[in-house]
Amino acid sequence: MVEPGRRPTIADIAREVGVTKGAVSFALNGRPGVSADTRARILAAAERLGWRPSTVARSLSNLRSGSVGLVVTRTRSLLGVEPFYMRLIAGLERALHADGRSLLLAVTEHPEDAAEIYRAWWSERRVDGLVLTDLRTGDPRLAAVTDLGIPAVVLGVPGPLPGLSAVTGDDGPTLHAALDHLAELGHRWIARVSGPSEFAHAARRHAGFAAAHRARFGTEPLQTTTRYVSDQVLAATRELLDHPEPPTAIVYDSDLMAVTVVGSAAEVGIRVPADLAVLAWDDSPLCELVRPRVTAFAHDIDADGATAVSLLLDQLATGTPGHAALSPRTLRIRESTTG
Amino acid sequence: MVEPGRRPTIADIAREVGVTKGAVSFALNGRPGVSADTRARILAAAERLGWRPSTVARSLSNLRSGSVGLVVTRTRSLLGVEPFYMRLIAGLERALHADGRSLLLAVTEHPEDAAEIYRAWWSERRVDGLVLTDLRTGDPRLAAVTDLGIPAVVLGVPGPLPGLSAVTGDDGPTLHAALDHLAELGHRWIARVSGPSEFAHAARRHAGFAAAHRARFGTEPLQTTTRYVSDQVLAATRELLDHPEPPTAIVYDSDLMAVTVVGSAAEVGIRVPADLAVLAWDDSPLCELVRPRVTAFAHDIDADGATAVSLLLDQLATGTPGHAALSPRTLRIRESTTG
DNA sequence: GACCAGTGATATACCGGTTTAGCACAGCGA
DNA sequence: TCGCTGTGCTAAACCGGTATATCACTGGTC
Repeated sequence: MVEPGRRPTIADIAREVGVTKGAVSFALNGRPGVSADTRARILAAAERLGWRPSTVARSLSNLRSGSVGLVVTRTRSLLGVEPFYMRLIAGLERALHADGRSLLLAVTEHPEDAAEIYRAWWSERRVDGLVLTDLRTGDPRLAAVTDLGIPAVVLGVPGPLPGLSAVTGDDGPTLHAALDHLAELGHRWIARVSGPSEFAHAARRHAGFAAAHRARFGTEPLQTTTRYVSDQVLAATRELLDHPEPPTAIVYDSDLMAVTVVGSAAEVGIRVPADLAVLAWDDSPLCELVRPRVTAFAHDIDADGATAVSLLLDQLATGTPGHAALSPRTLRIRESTTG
Repeated sequence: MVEPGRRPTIADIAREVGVTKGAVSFALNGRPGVSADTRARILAAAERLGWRPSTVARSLSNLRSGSVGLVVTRTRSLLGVEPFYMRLIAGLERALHADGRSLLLAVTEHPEDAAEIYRAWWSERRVDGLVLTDLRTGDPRLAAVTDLGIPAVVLGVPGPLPGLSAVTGDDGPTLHAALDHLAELGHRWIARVSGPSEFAHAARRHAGFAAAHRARFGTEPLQTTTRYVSDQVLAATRELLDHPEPPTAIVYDSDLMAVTVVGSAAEVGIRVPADLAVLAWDDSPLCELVRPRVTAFAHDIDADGATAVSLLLDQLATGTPGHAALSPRTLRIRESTTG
């Protein structure tokens, strides 16, 4: 019998059944080397004692932790509004849980701290792999991960990266679709408010948007860059509207930006969409919270999270990184463009 | 020398310095049993080799995992808007990180699943303790945690619970402050829209609000219960306003509810606050996103998270649960009540 | 009857730490 | 000189699994 309070180990099972730990391990892991009869008795004993494997012990002998790490690198204030991360976390966790793994989470403000956490997690053997997102230009995390050889998957990059798995996506079609939608509504002079240029995706979209606008309308569009903070977004918008030839529509780099502008449009004396059509890059419930509701490009974060996890697990199993595509973005047309 | 790619272990350090693993362990953990000189040489070697303790190995011999678990029990759709959880996670993680621990996270829809995850985590020795929040009435998680004797801290309960640490808070003062604020503005007939009654705090506030309203105005207030979903919140609001004597103000159980109502007030033909003053229980950036901005009771989620963590760590160290108070709620007056 | 292959188990090492028992030796007092 | 105590270290067990080498035994083949 196992004394109460202590949790049963395979040694307890072995004693119960009258075999060795090795035999128990084989039986519980469903591998050959034990007779069907013994296997059944071992499984029964495990069941009866309420045995569960100690992940810690298993990890030590596997040299694998069973966890995947995510460091959310955002200011605390932004985390309070930006729905993206919570949804990504939920998506990742769901996929990991299905594989019996778990998600280790940290929150920092700076990418340098994130790189430091990666180093610590890796050398302390807390994680088997990492999920990276929101890459900055010259992101120190990338160097840390490749230097240490940590298996990792990067979410939302334009193309493959050496040694890393990646969920890639091309912003081109989305940018064209945005301009198509606005052109159909009669817009010919469309500006863009970009997130901080330190974000790699913001920089990419800058070039992509200019190209798409040139192709569609033959002109070089106005673009401005701002932090995600409310007053800066408003200032950036005002700056664009104060232009001698103000744009009739603005594409914002995030749902939060667009929602902020729509929320305070009346105060600034802008009517949306009469004076200004507003379109958001990411969709979220926020877009349905304000009036007019915000037209946005939705994508399936759950699916992207699941894709990332499956690539990472493949890489952990095979040793070679893989690639897959981000879920396509679909335009959710709402009143901030159509009235 | 350590072969490249392999991460150094205390055995490597021991070999370098010419002592045994035991001596290295003593030196690195700053305990007596090694001379100052040997200790210095060991620390230098550890530094030089870039040694970091394997948390897995340490856990196995400690029988402690170094992680604390949180299961977020909310529907996926709600996680996309409700800012509370992301802020709580950030707060908990910050406090845990400061103690060298980490946060293990899972996401489920039902409390029963959460209880099952607790069981699994505990028997697999993945966590040392748990953080519980958003207790339901008759919550199966409570039974699971106490049955298994898992150290845990509960966030947001009215009073101590046997065997568990708790961060407690009394809604009374907040409810009175809400009514005071509205009474000052001339309101005498105030209703409340409650979150689902399965949530223990919703049920408590129901009774508390009725008592406060009776004490303040001598009348029994209208109260209705709804899910957090947008159309149901609107329906609940409409129901209250269709009352023969419609209330002039409504207190909503969450920021999301209040923001939803303010967002779509115009469509329903309500002017806020002229026809209806709106007050939200929780504050969040959402309240500043819509117009008019929503008056709300703010509390310091970061601080509450830190309190919870410190209680839990104390309990892990001493074996006895502790108690502390939630951070006080402060009224953030905005235009949804004052115009 | 000797040889061989396959089966089903045991014994044991191992993962990387922590911890305990024990040992060699120095310093000190009587 | 003997005994005693404390210091500084070694050796080895241990945590709970996994993995490998080995062995006894059975049955089939030539």
